[in-house]
Amino acid sequence: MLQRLANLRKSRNWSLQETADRLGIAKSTYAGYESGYRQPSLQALLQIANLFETTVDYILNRTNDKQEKLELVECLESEIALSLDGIPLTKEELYDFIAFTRLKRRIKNNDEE
Amino acid sequence: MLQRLANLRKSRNWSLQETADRLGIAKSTYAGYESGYRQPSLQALLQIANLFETTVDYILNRTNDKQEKLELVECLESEIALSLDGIPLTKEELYDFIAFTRLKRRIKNNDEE
DNA sequence: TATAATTGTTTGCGTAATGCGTATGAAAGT
DNA sequence: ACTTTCATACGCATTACGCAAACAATTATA
Repeated sequence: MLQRLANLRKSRNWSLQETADRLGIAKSTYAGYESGYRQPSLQALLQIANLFETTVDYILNRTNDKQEKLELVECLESEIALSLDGIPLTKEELYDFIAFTRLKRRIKNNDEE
Repeated sequence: MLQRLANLRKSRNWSLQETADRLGIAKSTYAGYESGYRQPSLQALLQIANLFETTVDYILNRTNDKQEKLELVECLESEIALSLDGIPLTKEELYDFIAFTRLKRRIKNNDEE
């Protein structure tokens, strides 16, 4: 399940020791992840994704997309600044769009059934 | 960490029991995930993401800590990726949003004059 | 070549966390 | 009032995590 870890690490020319040090865990612990002997805790998994600057889904082999995406729901909850035509996007504008797109997606899914 | 689970479930009008049944686990087990009392195994996590048709990153509330300002027009032109509910935002969805918001802003400006 | 240093692999063990059944409480339906 | 559904909490057996340490394998340095 975590076969991609070895590639992510080797592409950075890091040893198991160095990777473990960067994660703040024991070498044998991280080695266990790569070998499939053990599974990381969710906390460790998040730190690994941060370290390799990719998504958890990519690490778990759930997608081929390495790119991290900016989640709009997150933008609503926090103060991440989006702008359109140089004008800051209000929460209301974003909220309307989220509702709008969710509705559109639901309709699309229904049509396909 | 798994605060989004309750919303994902409730937006589908599922009970804890029904969700647990769909996942093939005990109700108390799934309830433990939502309450934060327990953490799912990676296998369970993947099944949950599949059930709710979203990403593991979204379920884990993983935030990319880029605090930079993002211009939506640039998102259209480049490959800066947005997502909604853990599902990648298509260019078409983003384009509709831009047109929609521009129109709304124009109407609002006219009203204020 | 010999030797040290670095890297990768595996094991044993103490501890912590999981997952289930079950019990309890709350809310809703008949 | 009574039953049914729903949500939450607890006890406990089992699993498996994370670490240190030992071991093997590769590379570096003299």
